[in-house]
Amino acid sequence: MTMKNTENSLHLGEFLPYRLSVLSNRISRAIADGYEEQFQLSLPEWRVMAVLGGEPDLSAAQVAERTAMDKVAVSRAVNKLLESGRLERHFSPEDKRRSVLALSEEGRKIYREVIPIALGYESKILDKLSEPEKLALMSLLNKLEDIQLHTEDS
Amino acid sequence: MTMKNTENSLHLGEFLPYRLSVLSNRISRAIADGYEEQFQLSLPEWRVMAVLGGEPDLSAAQVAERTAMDKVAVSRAVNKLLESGRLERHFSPEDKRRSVLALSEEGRKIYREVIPIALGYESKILDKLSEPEKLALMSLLNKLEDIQLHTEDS
DNA sequence: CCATATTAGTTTCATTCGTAACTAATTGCA
DNA sequence: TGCAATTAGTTACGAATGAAACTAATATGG
Repeated sequence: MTMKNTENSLHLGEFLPYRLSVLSNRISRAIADGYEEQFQLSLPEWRVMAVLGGEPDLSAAQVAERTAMDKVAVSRAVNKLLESGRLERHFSPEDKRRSVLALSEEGRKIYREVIPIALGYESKILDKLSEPEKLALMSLLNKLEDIQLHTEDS
Repeated sequence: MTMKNTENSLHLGEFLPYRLSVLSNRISRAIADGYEEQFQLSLPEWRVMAVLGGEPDLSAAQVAERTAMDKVAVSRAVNKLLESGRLERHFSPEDKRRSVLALSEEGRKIYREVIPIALGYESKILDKLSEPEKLALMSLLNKLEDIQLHTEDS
């Protein structure tokens, strides 16, 4: 009666954060394998390209926002993409600090080639789910993304 | 009539693999913040401890299996844990290559302290979900974990 | 038995990554 | 104006990571 069933141990394989991490790494790795070698493109570089392909003329800070990367990672990815000629950078005339980034012709070409690879993997996953399951997944993701883990008390 | 609605761009924010990655990183980071500084414990070290706390006397290779870490990462984490006196290592008498790892008394003490922190974060998440949503989440994870992204044809 | 192959785990090295410090441009307000 | 505070982006540096080479122990097969 007084026994608590709080088992004082943790089975990693059932631990939600761990499962998410393993799953997400596995998927990212699989997708990256699909373009890294073929296009000499790292994951952060692809993220930058993915954003600019859909919405050109963003600043580095805006790219960072939209990709959830930090500004250093963006800076590095942008510089590599400039070197490889996949990106063009101008600076805003109103504010000479702010960059204005867009894919070059070459960058757009690669973008168009990689998109189907990335979306293909997503489909490979989503196709295994029924329609109600897909809805449930989207709804769960929306909910999980909203959760505040740090109760800011400021 | 002949128009395909295959939009030839990708909105990262709606792209499943990307969402999973952002979500998972955010959660792992939040949890790690809860113990890293306080216990001077890195995420890989904690993963090793978490496994050995529930199932002692594993070899490094077995730890690698159960944590989905690679053997180099395990080796490094094990060595740090040995240095900090949280782990004890013996070698199997039958096979002197194979290590036999277990938490030390000190290690078990920390394990017991960190467990509630880790589980606390998990609860913080799961408590936001209704009972049916939790079931849906578990079922979706089971399904997603089963998906073969690489159709091995060997 | 001995030579070779395999396995457990470690070390090395080159790359990646994150934090903090920094530079340059702009803003704000005294 | 003019000087401190803020903002955009870069650089520097130490720690984390991954792939490949390496060491030591064991298994295998002629």
